[in-house]
Amino acid sequence: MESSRIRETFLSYFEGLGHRRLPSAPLIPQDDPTLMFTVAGMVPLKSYFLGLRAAPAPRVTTCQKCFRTNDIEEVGYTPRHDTFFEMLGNFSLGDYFKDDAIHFAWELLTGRFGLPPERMWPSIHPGDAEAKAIWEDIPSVRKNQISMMEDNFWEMGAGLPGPCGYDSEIHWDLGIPCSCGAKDCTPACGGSRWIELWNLVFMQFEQDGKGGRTPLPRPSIDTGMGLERITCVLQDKLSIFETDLFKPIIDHILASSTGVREEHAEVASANVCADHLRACVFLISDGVLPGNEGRGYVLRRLIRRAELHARRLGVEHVLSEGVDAVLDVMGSAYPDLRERKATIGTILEQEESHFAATLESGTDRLTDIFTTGSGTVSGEDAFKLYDTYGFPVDLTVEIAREHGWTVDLDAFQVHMEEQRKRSAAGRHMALTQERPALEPTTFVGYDTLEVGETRVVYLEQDGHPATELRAPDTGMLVVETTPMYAESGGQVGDTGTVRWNGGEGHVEDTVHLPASDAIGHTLHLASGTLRVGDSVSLHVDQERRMQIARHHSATHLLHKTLRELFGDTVVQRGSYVGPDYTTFDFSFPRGLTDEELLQVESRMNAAIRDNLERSVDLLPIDAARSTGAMALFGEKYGDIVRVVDFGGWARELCGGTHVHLSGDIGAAMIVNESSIGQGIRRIEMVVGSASVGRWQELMRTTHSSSQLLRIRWQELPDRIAQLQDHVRELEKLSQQLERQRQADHASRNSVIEVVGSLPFAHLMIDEEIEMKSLVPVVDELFQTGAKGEGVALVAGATTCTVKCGTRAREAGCDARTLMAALVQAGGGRGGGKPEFAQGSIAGASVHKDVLQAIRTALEAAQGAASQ
RNA sequence: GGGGAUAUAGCUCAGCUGGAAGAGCACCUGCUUUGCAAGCAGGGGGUCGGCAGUUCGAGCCUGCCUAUCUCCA
Repeated sequence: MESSRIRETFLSYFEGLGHRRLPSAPLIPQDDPTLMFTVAGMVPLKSYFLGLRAAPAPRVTTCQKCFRTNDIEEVGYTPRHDTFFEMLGNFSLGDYFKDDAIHFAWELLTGRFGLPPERMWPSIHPGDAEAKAIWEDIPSVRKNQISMMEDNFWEMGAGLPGPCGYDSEIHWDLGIPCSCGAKDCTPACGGSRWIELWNLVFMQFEQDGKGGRTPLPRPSIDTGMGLERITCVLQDKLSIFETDLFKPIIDHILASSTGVREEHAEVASANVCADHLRACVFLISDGVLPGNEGRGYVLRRLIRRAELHARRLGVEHVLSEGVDAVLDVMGSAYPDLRERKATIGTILEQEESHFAATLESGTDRLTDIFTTGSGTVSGEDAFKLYDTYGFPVDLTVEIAREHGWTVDLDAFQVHMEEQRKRSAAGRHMALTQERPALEPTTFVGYDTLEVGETRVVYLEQDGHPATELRAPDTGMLVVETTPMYAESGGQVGDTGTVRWNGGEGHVEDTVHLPASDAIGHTLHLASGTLRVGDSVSLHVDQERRMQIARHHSATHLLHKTLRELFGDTVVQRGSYVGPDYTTFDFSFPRGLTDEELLQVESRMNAAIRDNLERSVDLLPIDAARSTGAMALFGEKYGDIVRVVDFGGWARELCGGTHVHLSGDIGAAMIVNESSIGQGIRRIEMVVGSASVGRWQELMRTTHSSSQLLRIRWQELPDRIAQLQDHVRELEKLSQQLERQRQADHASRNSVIEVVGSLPFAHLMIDEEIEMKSLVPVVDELFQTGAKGEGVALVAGATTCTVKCGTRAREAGCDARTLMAALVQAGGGRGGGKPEFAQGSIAGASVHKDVLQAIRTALEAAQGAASQ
């Protein structure tokens, strides 16, 4: 049976049993900040299980994309480990329980899939008599087929508070000799003979985290069967990599090989590449981008691992060239992949070349190490290459071997271990939420900017629930219905006013509260007291909201314009939309030229003048995509999405607020274009009243500049260039004159005497002179007065320099010791090199003392040297 | 979240124990040439990532930021 049919059979089987089929949620958990990725089928349903949200149906079935890297080292080398997988599941949200769950599963496996009962071995927790009885009642299950396993217990996290319960697994008997060696072995031995096929979780207790458990009022069911594993069983293979989910991808990879470098690694490496390739395609499609922290870093590492394995196979660009192969297998089940194909390919390509650059610079560093000639790359060097420059150890070893060198891998491991310890020391857990479950807030702000009367459902102060807020407190307000837009999709939250009987306050920000559909207002009370249950009215700051809407609509037009001019390589990477300006980040390999920016600006303003009418459609997500709307990354897979359209030209999925006609935007001005990271550019733009302010400012400056120069503003650039030239000439002249003046000064006021056998030239200037100007003077004096061999001293009021010639140094003088004597007499500090020293003195009044001190020091130095 | 590294001219990078900011490429001017990275001479261009501190003096030392790279979790 083909994998696509297996997927469909599962889902329609449970649909037939009254389950609502939900689409797979993205790999990025939408409102669970504790999780990096969707690691299990139930993750998107977690808030339903926890009762934070009303469930869409009591019975649900999904085929959920999942991703985890816990066993990444095993992937490719074992028959069943993978990072990206699809989890088939049926869920009861307080509806049916153990009895149905077990029977549904058994019936599907033995009936629809026609698998022989004698090869499927259930396991249960020893304490779960209920499940034991249910299994024993099924005629096709032999009693000795049921095994007891202590670890058939499920909880959200070890010992964490929350729902928990026993679970029951169904294991497939491969019928091959078990690695444990025993003839009568059971799934409990965990040997290679068994595949964990399906896990049925019975959520029946609530644990408090201190060891206590109470029964849940409405027990639930959460089951999961990996599509890869059931496919493996149904296609009678020993490894998931042999199934139709992986085989075509692996074949494609091997076909593009130019010669396998390491024979024995061939199979495993091809498996790794295929697995990682699938994962990368899905991660990128769900909005993860390669980066150096969090999810982005996981993706980057995945890409690099794949590239390294591809090297062994002699395959280049294994990822960007392999996207099509993944689409052939998965495209029909996940149509959105096809839509993002070009983007996915581009991102993988960029990352591949980025990695190539890393490898190249690492190779250079390694080559430097070889010049030391010790024959062994130390563990420290190997670690530094890896830790700091990202150069894989495997490659260090390989290249070293080619040079006939070895690598101290033991020492390397020691360093790695230290690194792990350091990281573990700095780790701590996220704090827990004490906010109660909140009903979704109704948002009416698309159509109105005021709500005349609504009820306060929740208040919070300093992060704790409160029953009332008193002026001048600031706290969090949640109401039943609000016109205020909560920060989302780059658009900032609204501000506004809240009024009630006996008081009013100002809303400073509006946000979505995590893990709920409630909207929170940051409220600063100006007067009165506000209590839970009070009736209030809310008014959005109108002009501010209008400006935000103008900027948001302008951002859509900009996005469309960029794609029109530069094609699909332009992909939105983020944006900020506020009242004063908007920024739009997008992937693009280079900076835009001034001409291109003007072109973009012109095209945008033309679209604004076309006065395109805005329309909003509420559509199911698939329908929205099929109309060609630009789907951004990371949007929620709700049933219905908003499509914002300007005149049929720029269509985007968007939850933000917009103007009615593009003409409402006013004029758009691109203010700046810059790089914000590898392959990402940012355009900053102002529209509406912000652009008016901007050009008025520009006009004012231009006007006053041209008035200052008494020329027409068009002549400004030429005139400024002319002035710059002029200033430059004058500066040169002035420098020349200054040098001349000082030379004159020096020749008139400098004194040349002979101390011991050395010429000693000095010039004491009463003015304040900065060190920089002193230096050329002392140079000059040294050459002329001290004949380039004696000692020269030049001092300003607080600065001084001493220069010591070769003959002087041979005679025992050192600019540093002279300076030391000088500063001691002159009340300052200083130092330098033997031939040249600089320092400070207290003022012109100490010049006499300083001179005397130097003479003494000069004599002493010569005396000491001659003895 | 915790480490390591980097940030100097438009680009690629030097810069020693703290003591007058450099090279190559690119650019401009002139000359010489006009066959594949042309040559010669001259020239312009720098808040040494930002902010504090230590010091007579900081590109260099210390602390805190920011950005990028990288490893661990």
